[in-house]
Amino acid sequence: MSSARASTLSAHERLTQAERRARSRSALLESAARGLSRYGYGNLVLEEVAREAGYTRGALYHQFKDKEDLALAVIEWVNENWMREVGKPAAQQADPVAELLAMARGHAVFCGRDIARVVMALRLEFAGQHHPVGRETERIWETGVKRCVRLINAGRKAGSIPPGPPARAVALGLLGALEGAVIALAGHTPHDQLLAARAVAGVLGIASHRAEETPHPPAIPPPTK
Amino acid sequence: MSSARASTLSAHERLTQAERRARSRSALLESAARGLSRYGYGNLVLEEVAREAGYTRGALYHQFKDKEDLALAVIEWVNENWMREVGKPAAQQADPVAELLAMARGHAVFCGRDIARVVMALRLEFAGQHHPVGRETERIWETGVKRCVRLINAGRKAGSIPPGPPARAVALGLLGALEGAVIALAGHTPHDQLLAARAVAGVLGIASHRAEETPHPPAIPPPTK
DNA sequence: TATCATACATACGTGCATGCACGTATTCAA
DNA sequence: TTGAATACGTGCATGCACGTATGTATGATA
Repeated sequence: MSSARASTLSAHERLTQAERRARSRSALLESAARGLSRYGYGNLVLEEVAREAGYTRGALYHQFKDKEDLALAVIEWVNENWMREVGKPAAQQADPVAELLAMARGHAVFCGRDIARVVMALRLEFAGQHHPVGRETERIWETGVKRCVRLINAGRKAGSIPPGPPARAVALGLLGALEGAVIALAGHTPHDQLLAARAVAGVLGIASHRAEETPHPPAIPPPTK
Repeated sequence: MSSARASTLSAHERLTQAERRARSRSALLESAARGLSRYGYGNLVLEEVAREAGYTRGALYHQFKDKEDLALAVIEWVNENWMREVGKPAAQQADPVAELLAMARGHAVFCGRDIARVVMALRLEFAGQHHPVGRETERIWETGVKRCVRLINAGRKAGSIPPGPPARAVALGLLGALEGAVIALAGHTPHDQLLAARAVAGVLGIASHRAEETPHPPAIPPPTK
């Protein structure tokens, strides 16, 4: 009887401990990502995070040391997804300009889900602070800036990007414009892709028609579920 | 003796009540603007706001009903300054494209002071909320969007802006890219002006060389002191 | 089946920021 | 000069959210 009960009950699918833990962790991470994206760190209420994931704060504090630890985990999680879905595909483009434009379009697609403004929101919230969360977002941001600087220098050497302000300033403007445009255009698919590419092309100072070509990224579904 | 004391003492300059009130209010508003720009609404601590202005929370609660009232006053204050220093000068340009580019450059100059990210920060913090502060920032943002839509339509009719996505989508992307670029480039003068103009030109889909011309806005000093 | 470990829920204490009541100092009005 | 009004400082109460301690249920181990 007890064996029959265990096999027929669809509610508890007889999960292993590790599976159970991983499932809870994923649900909490995704909920926290949405929350951070919407409310930022300070306004994020852990009670709501847990509730929206179907748990209580107890589960949350069992998986994460504290609020800060949770936020850091979310940042890492979002960054990994971004790298897989946007960063790596874009890196396969032939020339620097194509890679930067692919980044723009890919970022627009990536931000279609609402877990996107996390970095922007946290970067704004912790700008000039000495908080671990701020340092981590700053580190990720700096990685992106460095990548853009390399691509801009390469493009200028190749002649596909005209000279202009220092590469770092251009890179900052490029990423800032990209994030701002994508956030403002949240939900306005499919125009967000084109307009993000246009903004990037504009900051680079290249002819805008290169942004009009539409090499739709294959929209990789997030494997982390 | 008492008359001599009143004339020589530079500390209390024998202000009238209205002057006293206005001076305190200005100091508190400016301090609150910096705070909102840095920390956002939720993380803003009124004790710090008052202290940085040289007062205590008592003075603050005497001038403003509550935290919300203070934030609304700051938003109105910043918006008025923006209109005077950026919006009106830009409106004197001949064609729509020139006006949009002037807005971009003017906004970059305006954001040189650190009271600039207020709108962006609050818009992010209250996006999708039903909070009075959120509604007010949304209203101001919408005003800017509407203005851009008009200019884009006019430019398209005149042939200076090529056809493309719906004017509203372009306007959203334009303002988003502008704010994002300027925030990311905070402190990188004078390149911020050029890059902001480039981002705007790019989103519009116009030749970027129009952004390179440098009609430096005359840098109006804020008369509200 | 008995025991332990792990996942999760519940209850409590604590710190902090807001808002308000009240006290003090400065200006205006007679 | 004196009393009222206004500008501002100070102390207290409340609420909210975090972190932790404790209790309970489910999966692992023998």
